[in-house]
Amino acid sequence: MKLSNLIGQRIKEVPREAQTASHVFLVRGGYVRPVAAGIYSLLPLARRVTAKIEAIIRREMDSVGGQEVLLPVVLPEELWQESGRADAVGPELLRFRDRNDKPMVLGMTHEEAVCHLARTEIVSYRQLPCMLYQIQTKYRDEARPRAGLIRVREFTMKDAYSFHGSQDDLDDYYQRLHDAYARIFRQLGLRDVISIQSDTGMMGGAVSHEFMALADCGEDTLFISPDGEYKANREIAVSGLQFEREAPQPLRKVATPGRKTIEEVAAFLGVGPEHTGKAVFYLDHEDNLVFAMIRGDFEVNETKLRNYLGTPALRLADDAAIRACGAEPGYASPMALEPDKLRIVIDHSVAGSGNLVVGANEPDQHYCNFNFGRDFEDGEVADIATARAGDPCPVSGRPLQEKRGIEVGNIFQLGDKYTRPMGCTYLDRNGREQYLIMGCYGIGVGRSMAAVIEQCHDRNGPIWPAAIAPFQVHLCALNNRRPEVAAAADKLYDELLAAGLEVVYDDRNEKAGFMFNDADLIGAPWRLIVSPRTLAEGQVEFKTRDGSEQTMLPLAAVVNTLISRRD
RNA sequence: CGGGGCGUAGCGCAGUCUGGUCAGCGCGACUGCUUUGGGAGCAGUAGGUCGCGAGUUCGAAUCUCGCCGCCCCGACCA
Repeated sequence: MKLSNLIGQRIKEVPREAQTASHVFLVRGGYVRPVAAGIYSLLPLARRVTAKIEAIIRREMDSVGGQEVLLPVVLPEELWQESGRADAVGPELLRFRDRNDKPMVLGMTHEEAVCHLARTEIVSYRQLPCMLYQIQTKYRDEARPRAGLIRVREFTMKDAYSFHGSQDDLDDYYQRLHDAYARIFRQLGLRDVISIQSDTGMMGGAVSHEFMALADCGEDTLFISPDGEYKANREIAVSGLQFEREAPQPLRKVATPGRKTIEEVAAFLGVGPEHTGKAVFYLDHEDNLVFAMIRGDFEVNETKLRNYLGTPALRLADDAAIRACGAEPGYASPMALEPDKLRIVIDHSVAGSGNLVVGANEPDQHYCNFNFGRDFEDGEVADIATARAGDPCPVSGRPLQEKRGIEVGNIFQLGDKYTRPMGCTYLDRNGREQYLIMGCYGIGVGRSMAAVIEQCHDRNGPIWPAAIAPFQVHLCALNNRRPEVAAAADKLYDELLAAGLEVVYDDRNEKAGFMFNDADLIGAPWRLIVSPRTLAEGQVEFKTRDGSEQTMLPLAAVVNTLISRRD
């Protein structure tokens, strides 16, 4: 490719909307262009990178027996009615009607579509296990796209679906996919990709892992034990903190005028927040009131609470809803609630601690020395606390470290969540009809590309790992108006191409600095520079993008040197 | 969905408060000449319904109202 022909202008100035490294360089380097919020066109450079990522993924999926398919982007909503997700998912599922007024959706994931296929094509245990995968466009109408390709509405995803005759078989296959994922991300050049326990969310199922590329701009917060014994998303991470109950003191009401927040109350009474209890009220998807109580130094983990309650949605209750159950906002207490009007969930931190300051359920009053079990015993005790950095690991007891990560892939054990409602059955060896056991496995292609940039860049642009670089070699002809430079560079370009190397050739009549900055933005691993200066010695300058090497090569030896380094 | 910010040429911005030579600057693009090792110089050219729509006014990029879009934080997120 001659740079004079490449579509995708490099731009010097940082677009105002770009904040993260990958976003900045993808736009500045001419890889992507925004079309609408969270919707991007991929230009040739980006497409070359994603094609390589896809090839790596494809090879690994094939190696574990995957069969590639291509399912539709546009699906009849009735398929989603069958699975029950038409009602379960919110506005992120884009719905519309076709010309015959038939309800349709844009696929945001393809469990329904693959089940539609599987229920007619997989009929016998002899066909199992079976894994189908595709690399295809997804659409999710995200409320807030952000950070370039990190979080988008339209994106390319590899999604795979496996079918099994038993949970044991799924367990085995799940581990094989877990290993395949580790190989894929290693080949992409991502460092620090770790698999962590995660919430299964709307996908359902019992077991899931997320593959996180560690990066400061990542959207997810992870807790990791320093010994690697425990790795979990904050959404589900468990704190190993042990609670101690001191001897209960008599319950005592104290005036706390105007003090509503934990900070205000704790400061007013001269105690630490760990000696207080926090009351949080939620409404679930059916507007049922939920009272969650947690120690003041913790935060309620809404994912945990949602999972515990089995509700798909929670939102904070307004004051009117709180008063409706007899509680006083800001001074709410578990005592004197009306248990038949709401569900009460007590965190272990409250159940395990004694002598807490809690609301007295009337304005400007709190109780000291609240003890769960003595002063109040209704409600369900559960883990609804958000783990904190420094809390002990629940496995090893070492202090948990907090990291940020980009979720580049995930794997789920779905069981029969989809196969049962959608009637995906097969005949087992006894001729009995059984529901297929299912797993699903996703990798975000564009997000992976962005994650690589987040991890591999300098101030001038991406430093692509060779495996996914848009080009292997960036050839610059400095001062190419001189016939000998142009001739030598043209010849070298042809020879490199003939040798099977991927070359971008800067054949423009530009200043050196201009060319070098473009080369940095394109980020090819190797740079070759032909100039009057090098040609005077019969040489070409060779330089690696990461700056680790810079040397002169005899003109005649360039091609063979690069070939031997590539292989 | 809540909070904040922003929409003026492909990109980055000034101009808006205080209505009237304010349709401007830099980069980029195009032509020519010079230059050639980290985003060169000179000369010239093209490019904008000032997000959209109403309204106020003799006059609106500028004031008012409504709408749309985009970005950031939060909520949400298989």
